[in-house]
Amino acid sequence: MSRVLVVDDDVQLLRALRITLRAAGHEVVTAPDGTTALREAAAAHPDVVVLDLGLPDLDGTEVLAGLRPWFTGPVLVLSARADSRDKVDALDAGADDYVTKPFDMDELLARLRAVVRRRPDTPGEPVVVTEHFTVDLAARQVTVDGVPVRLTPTEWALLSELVRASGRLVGQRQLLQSVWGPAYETETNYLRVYLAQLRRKLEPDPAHPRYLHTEPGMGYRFTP
Amino acid sequence: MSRVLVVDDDVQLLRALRITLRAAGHEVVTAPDGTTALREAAAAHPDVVVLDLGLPDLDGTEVLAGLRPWFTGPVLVLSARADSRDKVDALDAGADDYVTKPFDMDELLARLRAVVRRRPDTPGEPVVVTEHFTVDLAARQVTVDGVPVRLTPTEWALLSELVRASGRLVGQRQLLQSVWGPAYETETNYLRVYLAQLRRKLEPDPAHPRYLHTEPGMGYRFTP
DNA sequence: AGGCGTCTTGACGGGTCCTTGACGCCCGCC
DNA sequence: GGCGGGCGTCAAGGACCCGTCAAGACGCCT
Repeated sequence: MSRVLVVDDDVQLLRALRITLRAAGHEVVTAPDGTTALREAAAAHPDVVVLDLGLPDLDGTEVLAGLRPWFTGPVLVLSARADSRDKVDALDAGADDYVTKPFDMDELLARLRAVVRRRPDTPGEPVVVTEHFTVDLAARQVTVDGVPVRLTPTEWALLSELVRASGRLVGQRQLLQSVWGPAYETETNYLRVYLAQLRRKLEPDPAHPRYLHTEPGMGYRFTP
Repeated sequence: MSRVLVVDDDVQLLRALRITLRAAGHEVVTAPDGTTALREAAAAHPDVVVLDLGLPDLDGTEVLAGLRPWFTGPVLVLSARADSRDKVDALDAGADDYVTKPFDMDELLARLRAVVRRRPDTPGEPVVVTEHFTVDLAARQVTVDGVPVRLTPTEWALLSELVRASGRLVGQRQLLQSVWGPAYETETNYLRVYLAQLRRKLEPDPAHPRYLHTEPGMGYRFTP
């Protein structure tokens, strides 16, 4: 699911966290102290850091300060100290959440989920660019030679389905099902009509498609 | 700094929160129960919601569920229940943080800062300028050719939703949900009526919109 | 209570989009 | 060489959606 760097000097807890996080589908990297934590963070490029404040070498806030200038992902702080002053300091130092030991494992996982959830920071590239046109999935806009082109809802549904599978072949049954619904699996007519419309709007030479290819008997393929 | 919607039925606490948040530089909107909370959230467009789970009318998780489909900002949950099961449920329902009562006010503020920090929702300029009119999201003001224009609350909610998504297409369902609430998803009539009003007030030639474009069957798009 | 502005609701005309059928072409197969 | 299936193209009908207008309902302020 995502790569987690766990920083803690308690070997017992580290073991437990590693097992639990693995079971939850995460990739786990561990560090027993602050210096290795900083090194591992730079080397392993984790998506999220779970950081204990009580470390043998460095103070936890120092680790946080060393992390924050370049690490943009969420940091979840663990600490035995329940004083709200400590919480405020850690949160203002850049922590995204603060959990006091002892903690419930399910709660930690939930907080981890919450903190990771709002981080689709690099959700791949939501815009596909070719030599002749661009498709912006997020903005729902297509431009050909820089000028916006209007697509009808069906045209858009079909195109986005193909673009999302960029390079891969999409079976006609799958296309029909996802655009028109399960009851239209056999209406291959629709595909021919709408593929033609898309080609007319997007392809430089609609008669000889360069991007929207037909695989006879199987389906269609968008090649960037 | 940012607009906070505080939902709590405890008048005492509400007062305290309002004062503290104001002092911290926030704009505060309050709601004493779930239904007004949902209405206020749609009307006031808060940047962040502080939500007590113990409400007189609706269950807090219901409010959360009503909020989440369209409200993208952070939600900080307050609760008297410290059971980690409740925390997990709330966090997985879309809450960004969970604070148990009684809580330290400084800690709440710090958690609020942490949770807001993550949201570069309207990065930089909260004012959109076109050749014919300007929209100031923060000041809630629209000027056409330099003269201020009065917008009704609904008109403003609709316009700000479109302007916030500047360039991106906003589905009619999403618009209806965020302006009128989840129960109005099918009332596409409203969109037609209010889009016409906005065009009449903003567009140089309302019959041929230059900024507020219609994408038939899908939604509307504001293009600067 | 009255008046005003705002929101809701309904109806209508015009335009767009989806559906559907027919036709010709190309290819592989008999 | 003839044949059939799959594909591309075109056009027309009808359903759906949008813009527009106006009247009624509602809440708020005076």
